[in-house]
Amino acid sequence: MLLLYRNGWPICVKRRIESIVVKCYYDYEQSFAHEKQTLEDIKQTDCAENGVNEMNNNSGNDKTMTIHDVARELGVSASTVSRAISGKGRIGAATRDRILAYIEEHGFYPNAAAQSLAQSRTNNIAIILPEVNTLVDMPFFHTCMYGVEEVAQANDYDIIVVTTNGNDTKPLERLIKNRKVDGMILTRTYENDKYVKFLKQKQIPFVAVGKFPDDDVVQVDHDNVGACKEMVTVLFAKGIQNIAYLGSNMDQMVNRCRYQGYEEAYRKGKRKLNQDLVYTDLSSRAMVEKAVEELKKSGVECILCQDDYICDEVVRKLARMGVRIPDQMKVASCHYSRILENYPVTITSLKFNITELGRRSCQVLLDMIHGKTVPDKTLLDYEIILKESTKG
Amino acid sequence: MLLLYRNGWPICVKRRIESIVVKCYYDYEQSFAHEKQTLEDIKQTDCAENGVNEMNNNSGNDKTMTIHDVARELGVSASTVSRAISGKGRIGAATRDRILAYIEEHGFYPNAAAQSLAQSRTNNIAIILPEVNTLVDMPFFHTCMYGVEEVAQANDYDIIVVTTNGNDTKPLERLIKNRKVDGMILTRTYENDKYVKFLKQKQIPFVAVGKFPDDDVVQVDHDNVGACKEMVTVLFAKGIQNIAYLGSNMDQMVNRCRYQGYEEAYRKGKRKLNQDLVYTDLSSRAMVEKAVEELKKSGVECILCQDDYICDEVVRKLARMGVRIPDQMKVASCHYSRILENYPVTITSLKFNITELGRRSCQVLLDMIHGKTVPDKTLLDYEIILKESTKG
DNA sequence: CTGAAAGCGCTTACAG
DNA sequence: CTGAAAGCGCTTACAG
Repeated sequence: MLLLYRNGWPICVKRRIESIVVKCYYDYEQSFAHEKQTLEDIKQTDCAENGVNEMNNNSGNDKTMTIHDVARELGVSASTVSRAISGKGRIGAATRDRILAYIEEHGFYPNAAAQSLAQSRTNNIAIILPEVNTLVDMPFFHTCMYGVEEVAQANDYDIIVVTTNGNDTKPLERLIKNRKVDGMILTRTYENDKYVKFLKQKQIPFVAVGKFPDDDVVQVDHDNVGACKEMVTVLFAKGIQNIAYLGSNMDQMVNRCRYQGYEEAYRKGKRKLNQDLVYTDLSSRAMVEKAVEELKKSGVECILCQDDYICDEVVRKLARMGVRIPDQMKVASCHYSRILENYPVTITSLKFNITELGRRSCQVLLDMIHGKTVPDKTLLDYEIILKESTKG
Repeated sequence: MLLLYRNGWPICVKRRIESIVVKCYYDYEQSFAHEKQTLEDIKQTDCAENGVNEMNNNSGNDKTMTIHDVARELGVSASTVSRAISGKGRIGAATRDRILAYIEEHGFYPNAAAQSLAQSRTNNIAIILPEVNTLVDMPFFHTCMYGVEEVAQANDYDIIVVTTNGNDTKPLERLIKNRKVDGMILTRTYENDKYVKFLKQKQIPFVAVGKFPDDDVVQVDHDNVGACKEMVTVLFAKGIQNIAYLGSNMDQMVNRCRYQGYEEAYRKGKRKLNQDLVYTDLSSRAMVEKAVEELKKSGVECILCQDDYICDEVVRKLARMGVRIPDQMKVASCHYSRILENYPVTITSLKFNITELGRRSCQVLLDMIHGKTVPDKTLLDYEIILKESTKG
């Protein structure tokens, strides 16, 4: 630790210039009362400035430096330092650079709470996660969160994560009324979403990940309808005559969209959709298995699965039945994840970039917060990955 | 919207009593300059108080109420309101209850930034997540995060999530120096952890999830050593003569612990550990498969897998080899997750409660933040789940 | 038990 | 281009 000497006494300059604190280096018992001095004194002591620099520099536990400290060191006012940091207001280039250099060198970070209070903005956004615990759902939200975090981080925002049961609005209310966040991202919305209503009423900037029926809600989603439509169209083009659809829960918007795309492809191809080939309420493994058995008997050529959770069960069931993919049954999934990587046969699927979904959601939210106009709906791209499972 | 009338004019009381703002209800064009009035005026207007109450009550977008607003409404000082809310300092029970009731009724929440600034505490903690994208790792961190969030939430703390590459300390540094968090939870630590070093130096309260070699780091973990030791001991007790061990990465502390438990059980049982039965560097599926083949030839009775990712591959490989579990080979895993649910045969495994791990970590951190003394190491319980895969 | 006042560390009109 | 001062909305000794 570098010491600062005055009149032969070791002293340590802390915090505010008005309170020079004498520290116990040696001769602890002696009185250092005479060391009290004013700003003027210090300014006239040529060694002082260097001393202070060094102190702030190498002490891991230095008491928080403030904007005033750097102002004093540099002989400017706090206002000027503030301007240099924020880039707002007129400031001389030379002054700015000098201040910025000092700040960089000494690792000064402004107190977030003080900034918040003065500017009524927190540089925090909340991301609302549902309580999920299935291996299919978890990766989606986790990956999405990563994307959000990445963009937030890059813009000097932090994300506050709150998990909810989809019903209790208290946690959101607290966050908003406490002014802890500038905006919110809802990662799952429901038909009649309480949170959406609440946030609209509070006039808080927020975006919904996924499709939402309400038009005045800013949403970011993959083009599930278009993707499924194209997937089915491609399969038709490959000469497949009929394609069955296996889905689980039509309450969730994403599932609706996928089924809708499937339907539209049939219409577009001017083919008749046989409702016997459609299952949209498979809520258990047993039901999936039964469906697969029925479909095999019906002689359908291809099974399109709403997601890879269902696809996983379909593939396993077919294996147990001794049905070879793709020779005896073709299979495709509307969603790719690593679950699909563990089969002997590779699976044709749609591929969505979930991280990108998170990134874009965050970007849109930040734009809203900063008062830019944003598109009501942002639709992200998809890939169709054709693999062995639909070959032939 | 309830209107407040004065002299026959509709007016709307906003925010601070000093700035009565006239709103455009009707007769918009007329000048309302004469409506400007002072605090005193309002106090003498008997209808005023009710008016204000109603306004704050039913307007979704009322400008933030402050402690002064409620103080004024109740005829007390801001200090008193603060005391009622915080519960600190002496305050009359009657006054307190009156204030609390008012606050409850009008949904007043104190501004978090102002509280932060005044008290130098944020009521935020950070949870540091590694960048992972495997189906095995993701659920762990996600589930752990849920646990942390649950306890944080219950204590009126919010969690700021930051994902890191394990190397760059800038994000942590920003969070700390900006004073955005009161403490941190590291969900994955490495042998020579940069973050740990950094946090120790900064003297920030933090806890490490999982075992960490350094003794002066507060850690919360499952008793992996004890659990594996007991698992192996139980298997021995069931009459199994030799047990192979399949693991992947000895860099991670958790894997070390599990292997250590395995070893200790051998020692405790006074059995000779044949190193041919031990694989601790299986970094690919091919290597696992080769190991399984070798072990089958060696005539070993049981395979203990470091985690269910390895177990998954073992089970599949055995199936492909036509080896029946448990008749021809017994299998157990040192970690249970839903991955293990999809087999025709149920798998014996250790079961750790990851959510609880998160909860406890958070609890310990909060205790540290609040200046309580906490145990250096908190070891959580485990369950041994005996299933078909080791029967007989 | 309660209130007036100073302070937390920034920002931002305002005046020069 | 720069500084002094007021303000953001709380908390907390201090005095009564």
